[in-house]
Amino acid sequence: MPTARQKKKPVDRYHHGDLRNALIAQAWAIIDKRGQSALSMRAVAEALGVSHGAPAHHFADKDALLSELRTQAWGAFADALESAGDAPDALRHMGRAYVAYALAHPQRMALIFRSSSGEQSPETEAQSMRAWAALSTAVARHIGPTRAADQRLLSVLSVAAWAQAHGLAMLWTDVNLPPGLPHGKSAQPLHDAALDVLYAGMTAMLGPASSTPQDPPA
Amino acid sequence: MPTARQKKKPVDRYHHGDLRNALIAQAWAIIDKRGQSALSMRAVAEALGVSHGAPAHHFADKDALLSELRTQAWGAFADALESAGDAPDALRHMGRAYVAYALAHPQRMALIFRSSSGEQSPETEAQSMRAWAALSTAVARHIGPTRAADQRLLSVLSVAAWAQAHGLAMLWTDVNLPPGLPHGKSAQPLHDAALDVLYAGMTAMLGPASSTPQDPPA
DNA sequence: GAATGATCTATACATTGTCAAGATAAGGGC
DNA sequence: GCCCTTATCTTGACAATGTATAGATCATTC
Repeated sequence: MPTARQKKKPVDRYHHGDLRNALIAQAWAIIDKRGQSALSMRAVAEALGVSHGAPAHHFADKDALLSELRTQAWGAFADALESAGDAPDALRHMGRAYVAYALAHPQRMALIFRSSSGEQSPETEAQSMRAWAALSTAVARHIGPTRAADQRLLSVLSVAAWAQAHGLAMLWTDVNLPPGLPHGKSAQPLHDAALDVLYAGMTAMLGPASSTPQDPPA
Repeated sequence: MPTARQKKKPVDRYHHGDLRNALIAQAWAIIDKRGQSALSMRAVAEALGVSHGAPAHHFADKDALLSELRTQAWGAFADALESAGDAPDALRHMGRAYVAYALAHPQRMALIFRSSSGEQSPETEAQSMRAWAALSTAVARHIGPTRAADQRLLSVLSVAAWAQAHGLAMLWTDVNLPPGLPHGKSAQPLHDAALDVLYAGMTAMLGPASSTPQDPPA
């Protein structure tokens, strides 16, 4: 067995073997540990024991790498929202999932929402649309198919739900906030209550028979 | 009159005269025109016809300049919110003012909320606290002094209002969004309606006698 | 086994932030 | 009025970073 440790240590070889994925993994390691500002092409290459010119063959420039990272972050975020969509009381659950993801992965949230990318790649858009679709679907289920047929109503409520969750999520991760504004982990029950204010608004706006989960197909 | 144009063109002098303010003004010009990523110390200095080392005597480093810009942006933002607080139906007016500021000054909004500053200066915090106080005060007036005495209730509603406005504001300026999510100027009526969902929630949560503007002092 | 293409190294250059040393101007004390 | 101190500005330099180019090395295919 001449090649017993191919997967474990493909170092000391001229060709890395899987440099592209290794670059991505290393980039995540740096971002999660020291933040996006610490991410540099050269640092990633050096950490992998590779020359600083090597990444160019897998990512045309730094933006290309960031775009790939963003796509992955959006994908994981969309996964989290979709999982929450399975639960009963899906909409409320999803709002909490949105905020919880921000708490669990502040660096990825910053990568998604706080970095100026100019233009998103189609791959990134595909993942972000999954997230939006998950929320929109949850809202539609929440208000029932009859009301959900009203596109404008569905849009208004979906935008309201997204904005509320997004605003709260930013309170978790944002450092540039008024000191008096409650944020951080200790404010979690407060934020849950704030989410409920919006849901109360939806219910009030729709009248008593709002949360009918299923209607017979017309 | 030997010095007829002191204010207009203090160039060609070894000492600029008011370099610090000139640096700030030039930095704003660059940010508003080409975005924060185009802002460099050297670009600012060059635009003013000054050597690249000159700014160091007025701002220790780039963060110091950005901190000053952030303070000014927060100040203008707080002004906008405070002005909205004078109107009747102040809370709703303030929510719209929050979003309107983001639309009018996307670059400044990004500077406030999207730049990682590590730590805010006391001057910046003072301005941001003005903004938070304006919103919190508007919520307190909206629900009346009796209910506002409940600190937790006041916090929940204020956080909810801030988050909703902030989330909508980010929809204006953020470029990294799901394509299906309505944003931009054309979505303004939609966003107004989304704000109203939250206010409906407040009203519903507080019961029928919620919007009493003034109570006699107990 | 040789040719071809993919991958990686080494070098170089421009941009940017930052520092240090010296030049210039402004203001105060004699 | 003149000199000394201080603030301000210039010049030059350096390190970090992104990026381009030329050449070396390996893998794959014919």
